[in-house]
Amino acid sequence: MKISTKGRYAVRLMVDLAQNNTGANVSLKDVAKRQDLSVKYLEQIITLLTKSGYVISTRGANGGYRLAQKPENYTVGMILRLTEGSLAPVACVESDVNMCPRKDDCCTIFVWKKLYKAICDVVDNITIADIVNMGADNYII
Amino acid sequence: MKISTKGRYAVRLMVDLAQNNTGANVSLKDVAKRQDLSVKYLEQIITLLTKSGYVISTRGANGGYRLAQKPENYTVGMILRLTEGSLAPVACVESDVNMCPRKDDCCTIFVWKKLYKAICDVVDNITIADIVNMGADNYII
DNA sequence: CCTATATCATATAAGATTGCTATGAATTAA
DNA sequence: TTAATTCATAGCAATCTTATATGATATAGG
Repeated sequence: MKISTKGRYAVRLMVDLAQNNTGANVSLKDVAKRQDLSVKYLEQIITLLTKSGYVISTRGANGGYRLAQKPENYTVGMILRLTEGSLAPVACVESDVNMCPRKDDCCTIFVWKKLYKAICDVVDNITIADIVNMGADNYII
Repeated sequence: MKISTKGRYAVRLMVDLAQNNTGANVSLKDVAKRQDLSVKYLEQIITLLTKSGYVISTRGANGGYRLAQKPENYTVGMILRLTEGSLAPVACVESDVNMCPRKDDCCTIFVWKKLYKAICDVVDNITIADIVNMGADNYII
């Protein structure tokens, strides 16, 4: 039940792009320095974000990245699904693709469905803008 | 964000013991047959449950397992924490053991804390008895 | 005492995933 | 032309997952 570094770094990456948006491109080198992460690993992660159109890239000198849309348009859920894959705690609670033969008389599936819903309710209702606006010491749980 | 087979089988195992409690011992062979799982794998899983005192074992012929307490005393959370380890989606949201150096000015930690709380709220409020009482076709999400 | 039936204790292992690092090509501003 | 970037792949050690395998130990019943 862990979120991998890939997913977590992707969120931090998006937040960093939002925080450092001055209209100019933001280079991964700068992000990596600020976030204390490897440029090379971030390159792999941002590839997913650019290919999905969440981030716009510009090559060459003075190149870099920008958010394609406003921070409030990106939920944590969108980013995690992209990087982590499905957020379902077990495969059988989603598409019929991974249809389990025991599904019909499985008495535990409602547990996983409820868990899945709870997870989605959280990540689909927090945006990058929420994170940016949330100061480090005044958050409420 | 997946729950492994170990955790899922552990829950099914506990439910099976609850459902088939006649006062007599329940052998893993029977559980394995009903749940369509390997006896050997179940042995490993139930070891965790017996060592924690959730299940009482009896060796030898006519031996087997019984729940130590009533099904309503076991939550899904208890079982998953035992088999999966911590349910925290990221290490930094729990004990100070895995203290992250960025923790104090980390603006994403509230996301993971909220997610962690949501997960716990679900798994700590469903008991084995709830699962047993929940028919396969009349559950409500 | 013998045997069948259980649990208990370890060891092994293939395959997948994680969390990176490495190499180098392609693009572009200055 | 050069320096700064992104882009595209490959590689790899470590760990985790999901079991299977072997055999020891305990016990009820005959």
